Amino acid sequence: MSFSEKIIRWYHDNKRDLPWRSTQEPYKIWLSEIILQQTRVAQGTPYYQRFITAFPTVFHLAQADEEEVLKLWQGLGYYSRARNLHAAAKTVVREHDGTFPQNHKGLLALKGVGDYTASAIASICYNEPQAVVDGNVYRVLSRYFEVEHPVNSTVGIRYFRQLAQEVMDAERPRDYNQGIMEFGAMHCTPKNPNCLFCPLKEGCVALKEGKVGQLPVKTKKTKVRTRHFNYMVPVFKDRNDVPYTCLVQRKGKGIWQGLWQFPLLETDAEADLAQVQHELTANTPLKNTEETVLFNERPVVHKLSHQHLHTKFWIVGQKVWGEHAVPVSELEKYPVPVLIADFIKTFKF
DNA sequence: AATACGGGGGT
DNA sequence: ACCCCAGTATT
Repeated sequence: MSFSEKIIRWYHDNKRDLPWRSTQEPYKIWLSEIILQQTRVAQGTPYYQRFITAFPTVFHLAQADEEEVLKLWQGLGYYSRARNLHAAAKTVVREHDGTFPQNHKGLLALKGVGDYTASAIASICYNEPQAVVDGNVYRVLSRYFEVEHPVNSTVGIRYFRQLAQEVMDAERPRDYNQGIMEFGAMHCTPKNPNCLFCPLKEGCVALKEGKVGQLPVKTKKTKVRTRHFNYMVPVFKDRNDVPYTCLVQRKGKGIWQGLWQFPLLETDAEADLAQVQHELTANTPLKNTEETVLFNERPVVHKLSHQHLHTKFWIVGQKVWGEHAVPVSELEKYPVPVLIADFIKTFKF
């Protein structure tokens, strides 16, 4: 039995019953694939369900406000995916009359759709023979064929793409592609792979050579940057004792584009009250400050994959209101980073 | 050819 | 603390 036959057979016997497995509608497959980029099935599944409920078709998604899309995406991370998702939906509606491109090349032209996602959609929806190469495929192929090229090098990427295309069952790309990914996710796992009961143990070179634990090879040390954030949380109560605060939208480059947050002072090192008060009078519209008190003595360390954000929240009492007022009761309408959402959950306005 | 881009879960 | 996750876009 060939490599691909074993994969397809294992998939038939072991595949999970996932929400997007019961359809071949391009819209739903595309949505699931964007959500699952760099995201585990367990984390992405509830988001997929909520998106399908809120936007049953690409027309619903295209007609939504970007804010609404970002709000539904809140907590998933890599927010450019949400903005590109929305842009691609508009493209499909405006330029393709609501019908998704029906081949790899056409799909690749959509924002947020790269080689992997185009291959996944083309094979799952149209059975087009384009091999997917994701983290699971790198792992399975590198072990079975003992490939030592780093999977994140230019040579490695090209090599694995070609190898994947060669070992794919060109007659059954739909089942083969999903099968090898599912096999990598469930059986040929990064840690403690189940080699003892592996259907591919006979031909696996890494197993034979005792190198399963050293493959795939990756060459990257993500150097983490430490940053110091000071959020100034305005608190104002009107005549009826209704609480207000203030949010501003993140724009330009960097993390959390399009999300909302409190006015921010970033410093080179941990800041003190004097620095924050200077910032308040110099560079913010917040005036008539009543008092400013530190909410958390120890900075909250919010960890992104590439940044550690040491964060202090300063509660800034306001007597009179300026602009950008947001009733506390409407905070939940705004898409915010998890760091901000966690603060809002714990702070009593 | 590198780097930026989130957040959660496993070890 | 480190690694990985159904990767893509931008430098």
